[in-house]
Amino acid sequence: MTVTRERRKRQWGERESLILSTARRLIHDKGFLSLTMSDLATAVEYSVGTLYRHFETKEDLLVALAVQSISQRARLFEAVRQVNRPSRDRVYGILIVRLMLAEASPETFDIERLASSPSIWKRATAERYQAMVAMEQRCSGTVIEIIRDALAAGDLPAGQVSEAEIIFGLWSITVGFHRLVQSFVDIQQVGLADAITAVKKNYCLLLDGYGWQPVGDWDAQEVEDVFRAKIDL
Amino acid sequence: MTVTRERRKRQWGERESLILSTARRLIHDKGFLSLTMSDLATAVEYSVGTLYRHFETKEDLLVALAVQSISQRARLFEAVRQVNRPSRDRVYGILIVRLMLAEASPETFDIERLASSPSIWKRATAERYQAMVAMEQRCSGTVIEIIRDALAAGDLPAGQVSEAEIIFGLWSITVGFHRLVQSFVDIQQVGLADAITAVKKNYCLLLDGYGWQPVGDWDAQEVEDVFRAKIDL
DNA sequence: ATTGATATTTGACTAATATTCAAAAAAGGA
DNA sequence: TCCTTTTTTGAATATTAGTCAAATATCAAT
Repeated sequence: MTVTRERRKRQWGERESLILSTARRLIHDKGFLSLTMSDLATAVEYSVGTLYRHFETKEDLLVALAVQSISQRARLFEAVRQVNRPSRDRVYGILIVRLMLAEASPETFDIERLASSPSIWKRATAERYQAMVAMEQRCSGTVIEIIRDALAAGDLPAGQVSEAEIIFGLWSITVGFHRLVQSFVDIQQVGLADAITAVKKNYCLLLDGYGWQPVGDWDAQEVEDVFRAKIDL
Repeated sequence: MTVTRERRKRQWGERESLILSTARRLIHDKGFLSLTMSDLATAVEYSVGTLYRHFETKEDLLVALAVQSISQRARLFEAVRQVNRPSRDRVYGILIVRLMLAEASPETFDIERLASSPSIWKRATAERYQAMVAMEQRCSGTVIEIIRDALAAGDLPAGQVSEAEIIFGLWSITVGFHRLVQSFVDIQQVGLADAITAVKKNYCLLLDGYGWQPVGDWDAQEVEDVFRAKIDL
């Protein structure tokens, strides 16, 4: 009865995780477009029908994968915010975490890019879409908190640039990086290492532009080392 | 013979334009995913078989649409570069042109975003893919020329930030804008007007960060008005 | 104008794959 | 052991990209 229901629920969750991680692996190997539901069914050793009890459509599955990645990111962003360091170090930590995630799971690029398109949302369930939006907001919310920490600490001059504008600028730089990596590296002249240097430099220039202290003698590399050591994916 | 061949070639081109503009309209109305080749065939009043004589796959058609948009952009970028104005005004003109294009043809967002994915390239013909890369390079090449104009005129300090890094930073801001507009406007809290303000402000902050003169008294709005008047889509 | 050759167009057909749902199997409870 | 309820299954359906043999149109030569 109750015991049974608990076990059932747990097993349901385990199976959902199995499906998601298997899908992630298949996408990593072959790309999202060549993932077929029946291949996935074979890989997890369940029937297609069972997959469709977890996910109403293939797009729904995609959004579920995005929710997983974004919530991992949200968790890490929160960890970054908690680190006992000046606010400028912590916003930079946000970038470092993004770079670490990009290194660790490149297939996330594809998944999130695809999942950020209205034609996908339309075919996903409302709950899952809302979960994704909520997770995104948890991420941007955490960055906003860091901005407020900075304002409170006097690291950031008030009134010059709005919170939303800062969020947009920093986020754009990373989106640009994702797109650059996914589209152009090893196809055009630019290499991955160059792209990483460029993203860091532009990010710092924006921080300087916002007047985010300390502007002058501040060692990006040292801060990066600190966060790489502290944050564990 | 020759006369005939000329006419044939012209008609072939006209039909290709018809197919592309019709596809663009259908995508604008319903999105790329719900564009079917047979709907398109009906709309242009030719058979599916004929469509497939112009475009080997649906992805090839998509890339062809991207080539159209990117080459329009390349043309406008070149026009901006030729305007008789200080270099800083002209890089800013690049942003203004992008905003104008975004206002005029929002469906281009979808098209270019989709077209910038390797899984699409794999299914397009090599020639069309190369045409797309070439057009992108014409765009970035023009911006690089403006950067060199700036270096030559002493508007930009040499050696601080590399050409590639500047290109990346400015381009990221606009990619971020595209993505924001397409995904989140009218779904999340931020409005289109706010997004436009944010993109302009961050773009200018980067220019300032690169040390692009004149940094101090420089009126973005006035420059925008000039380019909006001069440049005709 | 007629003809035969060549080029183009057509749309019914094939293939791939997401999604459904009736039947079968398993689990639960008496 | 048997009946009920829940879950799983995978063959069947639906959609749509892409093909190709047959039909149609074009053209140069007579």
